Parts: sequence; C-alpha cells; structure tokens
Amino acid sequence: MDFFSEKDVIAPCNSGCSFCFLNYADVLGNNYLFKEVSSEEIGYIIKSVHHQVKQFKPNEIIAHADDPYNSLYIIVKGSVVGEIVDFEGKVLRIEELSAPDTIATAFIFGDNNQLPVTVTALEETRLLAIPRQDLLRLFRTHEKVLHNYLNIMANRAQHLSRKIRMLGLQSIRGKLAHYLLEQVKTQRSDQLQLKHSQTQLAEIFGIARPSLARVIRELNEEGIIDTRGKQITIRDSNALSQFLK
Amino acid sequence: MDFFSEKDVIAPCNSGCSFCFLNYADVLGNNYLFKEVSSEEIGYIIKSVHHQVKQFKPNEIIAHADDPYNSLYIIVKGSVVGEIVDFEGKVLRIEELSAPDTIATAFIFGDNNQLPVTVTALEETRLLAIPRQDLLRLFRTHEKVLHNYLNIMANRAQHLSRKIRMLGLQSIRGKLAHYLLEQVKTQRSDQLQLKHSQTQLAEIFGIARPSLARVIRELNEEGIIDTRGKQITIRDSNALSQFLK
DNA sequence: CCATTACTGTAACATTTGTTACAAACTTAC
DNA sequence: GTAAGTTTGTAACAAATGTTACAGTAATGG
Repeated sequence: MDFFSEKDVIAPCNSGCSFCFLNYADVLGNNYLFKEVSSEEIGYIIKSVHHQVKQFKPNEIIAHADDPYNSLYIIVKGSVVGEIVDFEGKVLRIEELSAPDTIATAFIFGDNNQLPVTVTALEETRLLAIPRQDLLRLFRTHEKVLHNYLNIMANRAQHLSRKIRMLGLQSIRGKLAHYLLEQVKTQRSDQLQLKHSQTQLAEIFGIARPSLARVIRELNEEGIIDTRGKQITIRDSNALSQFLK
Repeated sequence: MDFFSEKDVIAPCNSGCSFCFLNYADVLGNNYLFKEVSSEEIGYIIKSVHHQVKQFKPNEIIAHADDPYNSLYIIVKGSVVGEIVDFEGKVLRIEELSAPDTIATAFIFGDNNQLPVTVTALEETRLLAIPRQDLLRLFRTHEKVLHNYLNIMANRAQHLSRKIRMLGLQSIRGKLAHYLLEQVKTQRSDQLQLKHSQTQLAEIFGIARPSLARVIRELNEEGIIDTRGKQITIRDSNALSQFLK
C-alpha cells in the first residue's frame, strides 16, 4: 500500500463506510479538487472510491524522495513540507502544503511514479488517500473533478516554473527581490509581514543563512527596504526590480 | 487567436477539412498524446476538433513569456527551445522540444494561463494547434488520450523537479556532475558524446561560460574526466557523485 | 519566571564564481 | 581554400557567496 505501513492506517474504509467523508466533508469542500462540487456530491464521491485516512506526528517523515507514488493524498488536517535533502543534511525547501491541499498531484501519473522530494509533517497531520485507479474512474464520472485536477496540475507546474526562475536568478539580491515583490503582490501592501524566518528563507533560496543576513543588511543600508523583525517595509520597489535579471 | 497573428496561419481548418491530419498523421502517431491510438482513430480525432497548422522560421520567436496560452501546440515538424530571458539578454535554457512533442502542456490549464518561458524555433518548424475546449471534449470521448495527457503533464512536472534539483546544487561542479551522470545513464556508457556545446551547457546551468570551462579543466587535471572535444570519458564516477551534495 | 532553544547580527577569512579580454582552434559558407 | 563566424582555452582581476564562530536577542515551554 504505497509508502505507508498498515499501522499508520486509522480507518481502512470500503465503499460502504462513511467515516471519512463525514468527518472531512467540510475540509474536502474547500479542496480545489472538489471546487464547485456540492457537499452532498462529495459524500457520494468519497463513498464510491477506495479511501483511507492516515495520521502523522510533527516532524514525522511521510514519504521519502524516490518512494513510489500510487495514490492521491489530500491533506485533511495539518500541514507538510516537501524538501530535497542531500547526504550531509543540507536542505532545499521546495514547497509547503496545508489542509486542504493535495500532495504531489502530478506524480501519480507519468512514466516514473517517484516522488522528487521528501515529504515531512510539520504538525499533527491526517491524509486521505485515493488510489490511482479510483481517481481515474472518478474523472470519468465527474467531469468537473477532472477539470479541477487538470487545473491543480497546471498550477503546480506554474509554481515549479516560478521556482526555477527564482533559482535561476543568480544573485541573492535577485532571489530576495523576487520573493519580496511576490509578497507585495499577494499581501497587496508595501508593509510585509513575513511568514518565514531568515533561516527558512535561506533554505528556500538554497543559500547560506549569514549570506542572506548580509544582503538584508545591505539593502537596509541602501534604503531599499526597512526591516523591523519579521516586518518589512519596501521603500524602493524599483530598485528591487532592477535585481531581477 | 492566442499569441499568433492570422498571417502565421497556413491552413485554417474546420471539421470538414482533412488537410492537416493527412499530412501529419504519421507524426501524430508518434506523439505521446496519441500513444496506443490507431492512425485511423487519430484521423477521426483531428477531424473532430478545431485545428490549425502554423509555421515558423529558424530563430523566430513562437511565443513570449507571459503570453496567454489557450491552445495545445503539437510540434509536427522541427524543434523549439524554451528559455527564460532577462532584460539584459542573459538566458536560462529550460528545455528543448522537437517533433512530435507537445509544447507547455501544463499551461493551457490552471488559474493563470501564462507561459513561463519564451519559446523560439530552432529550425523550420510547424505546429498543430488544438483549442482548449476541443481538447477537453476529446478527453471526454477518448479516455486513452486523457490518460496520455495526464502522463505528459506528469512527466513535465518530473522534468521541472529534476531541473530544480540541479539548480539547487550550489556548485558548478555539482551541476556538471549531475548532468554528466544523467548522460551516463541515458547513453549507457562512460564514453559520452555530448549533445551540447560548453556555451549551451553554461546556459542550461545558468552560469558563466568561462567558469564552466575552468571547472572542466580542473576535473581533467584531477583525472576525474577526460575531454576530447565533445567526447568525454568518465574516469571516476564516484568522485563525480561526491559533488552531488 | 527561568531555562532552554531557536533565531539574528556580525566579523574575518576562504572559496567560488563572474567579468573581461584575447588568442587559438574549429566550422561553415562561399 | 579562404574568410567569417563560432567555440574553446586561458589569464588576471573583481565581486559574490560560503564558512565558522560567537554574542546578543527573541520565543517557548515548563
């Protein structure tokens, strides 16, 4: 059963069981996969496919890179992080996901169903698993779900592309500028409340922490940004844009 | 009509037209999208959807980054390259595609149908376009095509993930080692015939060309590799693996 | 409230990579 | 076969980033 041992299974369900969807119908209603699908319909759907709920403790590894991947996993509670870990324990953080996101949507299909990242639970986390075959059947019976799934895969691909663009910006200034300008867009304000610590940012950018600190100090000295703890004010976004090259 | 002006259209086709599929049925037969679909069936399929063939000259830009993207494009002749280009003309090469590949499969869907890369024709190139709506209809009528499409998207996502892993390897030695070991695997030999010039490799890695040349010379001096033009012999693949960290 | 842990700021120094420039070698077109 | 264009090798130097270490600060859990 994929990369889970049976002990992790809270409640193995068959098509007659209603445990899971009853507990999680509200969460699933917010899942992109079931966007514009009624709660009632979601209930029917979950009943009609094989599914399991599995539970993980904080910092527990959910799946290792290169594990085979044959079911769709929907986070119904908690949050996880996907990262590439090298031999010496150095980390490149790829993405964070939390309920009601789906995990590694793209990797159930393709010629090589292997995870490219190691997935770790950040907190107490529960996953709902649906096997590939059942998912395909679902696509046949619920076209809306198929369209949603295509959109999810597409959004992931966009995310990966943005990530590549960011990593391709050779300088730390470039990476930081990219990140900050993205935040300005999503938070709709020049006064940013950062969600990540410097240490985490350094992991996201794949650089050394003191190097990031140095650049942040320089940008402060140059009057481009103004940091006060995790509160950052963008003073000169044009200057930031200049670094995106 | 997407990012093409009408002048580029060779032969606008309606569902009664058989021009395109007649000319390209053999190519399409090799396309992953129509894997395990008979030529006859492919003919029916192309006749049943809106489609156009468009032509590009070598080095002609097919689509700019951030262009909207509303049709699937199948390369029926020639090859293209997708790259991120910054203000100053510096380049990060993302991927190369040639007939019968499909272009940016994932970006027709999602909340933001924008291309992440600029696509340029490498040679005399012809594309077959199928609008999103017709593609979705096709998924409904031909389940095999849907499954193929999901696999294509998944393979793309795998490719992007590998790219991220490669870019995340901080050192040039790491990137080069990653590339060489991948080549050893695909060419099934320690004697590699490189498909890319140093200049191209530098673009793929997102680094400066002389820096790459220096590392190649160093690895030669250290007896790890042995380069003779585009012919490279891997002498110590263990040493190479050590750089993948 | 204290102890513990994690996070931040900073400095000196080592290492890597980029930049620029130029010459040699190789390709290609004519 | 020659000229023009491209790719490669190399060097000196500049700039960016990593490493290590340590002290100060904030956050957290009992």
